[in-house]
Amino acid sequence: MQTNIQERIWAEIEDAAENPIVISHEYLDDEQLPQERQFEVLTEIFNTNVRTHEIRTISNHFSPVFRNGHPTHLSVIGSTGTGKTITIRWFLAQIEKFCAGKGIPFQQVHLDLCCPTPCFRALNNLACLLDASKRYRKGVSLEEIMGRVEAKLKSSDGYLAVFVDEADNVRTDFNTFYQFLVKRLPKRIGARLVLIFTSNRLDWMENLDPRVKSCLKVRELSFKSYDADSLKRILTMRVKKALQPSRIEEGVIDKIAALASQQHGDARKAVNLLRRSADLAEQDRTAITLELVDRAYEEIERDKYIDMIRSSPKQLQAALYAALTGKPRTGALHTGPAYLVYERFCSETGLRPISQRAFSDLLYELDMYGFIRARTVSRGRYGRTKEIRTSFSRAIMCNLVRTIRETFSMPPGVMPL
DNA sequence: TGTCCACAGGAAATACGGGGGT
DNA sequence: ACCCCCGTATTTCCTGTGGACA
Repeated sequence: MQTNIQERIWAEIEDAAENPIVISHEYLDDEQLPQERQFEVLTEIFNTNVRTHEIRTISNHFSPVFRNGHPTHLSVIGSTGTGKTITIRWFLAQIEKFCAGKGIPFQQVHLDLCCPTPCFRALNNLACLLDASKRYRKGVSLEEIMGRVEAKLKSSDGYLAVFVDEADNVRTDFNTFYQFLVKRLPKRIGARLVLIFTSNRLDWMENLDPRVKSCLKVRELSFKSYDADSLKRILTMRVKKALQPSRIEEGVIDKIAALASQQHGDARKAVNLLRRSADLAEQDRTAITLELVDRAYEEIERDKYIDMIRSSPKQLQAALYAALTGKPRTGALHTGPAYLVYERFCSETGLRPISQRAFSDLLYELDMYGFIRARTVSRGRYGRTKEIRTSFSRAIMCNLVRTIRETFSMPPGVMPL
């Protein structure tokens, strides 16, 4: 009996090893792919007429570098997954190479503000990238950091390209940061400064202090979402590199491209869907079929919320727990009763409860992330409050509740109706 | 028509933690 | 050891408010 099982396992492993669908995983996940490989893939994709217009615009923009001129700054707008970041990085790498060939000093740094960052940290990161300062968490004045950056670059020459990725993510002192970058820094360093911003908000510069804004001469370039056709080329490229082409049913690429372009035109999500489908196919020992794409799509949707809540702060998890398990007496759940549930949850788990005011903000945050819909309504003499509703299926809701109970190491418990 | 509910949500105050300089 | 600086989270205090109800 035992050998029987062992043999079967071994046979499974051999079978899976002999007939893999995925030949190289890293081409389905850019995180695993070293930068050079990423650039190679990108070069190939650009060669199939994807983003031709954008590349041409950026090239034009930077052409003054080779005529001893000074390009203005560049602001790139486009939603997530349109390839802003990788395209700019690719392009700057190319320019760097050309400049090296022609003996033009060209330095570039990539300041990635992928999550909301206070002015201080953004400046500190910049200083670190320029090797002008060590990393501080707190405790140093802004002036000090600015001074170090300036001192470092005082005697630089040629060009300095500062790529501020997700430029609208500077949270506090938004203006201080950009005043430094736009007005102050160019005057105090040797090299000619070229700023490149990306953002997914069209109006991100509207919040700028008018004095800074008037100083900031930018060319705007927008990256439109990928259409199904471009996505298809991108996917075809990935398939060629990563998968066994004979194991893909006809129409799969079309379907993934169609699904992704309908949604947001996000290439990352399209590739992710491809990978998920391939994983399912390997599990089932089948080819990648249209049905599997559907299944993978559903799984991604389901896991999205679980992953999100798992990586959220405890207080937010507790608030979601209250919002999901609080029983409305009639209609929707309101802030007050939800807060009572939250308080009970806190006393059960030993979490320090926060005030109702702060709790209300958490509900708002949950709404932003799409976990709940919290609408403020007036109920006449019964006061103003938020109406909390969820749109999850029961299965996802149970999953979420279980996940939260797990992170607080509570027994699984019974899901209230 | 006025009252009053049960909060919303803004602003300021406070607490806290981390870090530098002396 | 002490004080100062900085950022973040939270509390405290406050004014505002849409509409059911008398």
